[in-house]
Amino acid sequence: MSRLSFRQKTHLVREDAIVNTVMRLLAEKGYDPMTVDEVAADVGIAKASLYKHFASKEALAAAAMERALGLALDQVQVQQALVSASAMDRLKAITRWTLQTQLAGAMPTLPAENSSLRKALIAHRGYMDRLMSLSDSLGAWIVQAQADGAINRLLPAEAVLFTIYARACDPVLGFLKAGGSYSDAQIIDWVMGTCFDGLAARA
Amino acid sequence: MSRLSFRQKTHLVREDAIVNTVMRLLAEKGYDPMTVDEVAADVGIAKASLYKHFASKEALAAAAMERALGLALDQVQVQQALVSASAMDRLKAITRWTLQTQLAGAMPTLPAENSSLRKALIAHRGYMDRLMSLSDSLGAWIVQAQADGAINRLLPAEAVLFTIYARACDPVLGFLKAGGSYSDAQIIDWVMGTCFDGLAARA
DNA sequence: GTCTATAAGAGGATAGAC
DNA sequence: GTCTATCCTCTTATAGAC
Repeated sequence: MSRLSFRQKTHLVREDAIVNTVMRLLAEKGYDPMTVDEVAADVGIAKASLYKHFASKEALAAAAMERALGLALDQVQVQQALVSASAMDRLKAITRWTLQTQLAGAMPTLPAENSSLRKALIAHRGYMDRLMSLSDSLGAWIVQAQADGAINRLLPAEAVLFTIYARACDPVLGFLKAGGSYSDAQIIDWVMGTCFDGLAARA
Repeated sequence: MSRLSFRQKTHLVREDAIVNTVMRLLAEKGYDPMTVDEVAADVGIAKASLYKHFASKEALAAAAMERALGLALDQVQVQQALVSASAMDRLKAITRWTLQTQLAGAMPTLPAENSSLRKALIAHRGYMDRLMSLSDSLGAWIVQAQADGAINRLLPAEAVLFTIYARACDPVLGFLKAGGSYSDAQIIDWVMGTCFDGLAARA
């Protein structure tokens, strides 16, 4: 790792730029509407050059999703390091980070059941490994938070996990932002509130 | 309206079949992946015939979305007729209907900010009128439910409305269904719970 | 209005020179 | 590895006969 030729370094830097562009475009438009021409133009290289780095559009998207999960795992590490934080604190922190990232336009939309990407991602080991790792960490926190009495014990941990995952593509953020009347911080607080405390008034 | 020729009736019946097919395919695959060839094959007519009924793929989708909103407005009427129901009862009933419809595979996904459909729908009067009407009805219930102390008064009515709208495309339903371990009724109860009461345990 | 056949164009992927 | 130019498939949309 430590000894890379100039050529190897520029290669990595370019791939990094490509993946960042794909992450942003996936967040903006989604997989199907994003075109490879667009990616190439945005990065500033020819389309054929793109295909020297990634074998297909699916591989491109998989790399972007893999990086997005990597960023989420980084946040998990940050939370693990906070020894005084409760499981609930950690879950809320991760959820908040997810909302912030989506609102910043940097969260590629997770693949729904119907997406053409889904099967490609399932076949992509780097993506699946990170997804499993993330689910394991969050799952453990959820079980702990339920044991602590912080999260509703009647909900299966799976349902809680999916509900938190779904915040990564929650359209409510975009709707409220489009209205233009609210600050990002305000929007995030409201969505955090509805996620953890619901719409109903608390007693 | 009462005097229609045989020809006119078959025309309407056919258009009805087309729109129903589009609603289902939109729910299954979304707008971009759905092809006009597919729609024609499913209805059982030639593609060129489809274009005699609808001028474009966008018009096709707009008609389907318009019908979906019409079905939602029908539910609003049903709730309005229940004189003893509270505003909160009505909101929950509509939300539950939305979840059931989505789980049944009959709810075309609402257009996100980024969708290629969005501008076409905004230009489609029938769609926009119904959307306004629906938002007005739900908005009035939300304000009433807040006055009743049933819904959190700190949330803008707009945020509550969007949160309920978002249940029409909530991926959590599909995720839990894909697991295969839970009944539809169970899944809907959990999502209703997280929507109105949140993930956190109630005191 | 329905069909077959085809135009027109977008977009993913590749050939081959440098 | 990068480029230009091109291929090829898929998809929207239409022409024209019946």
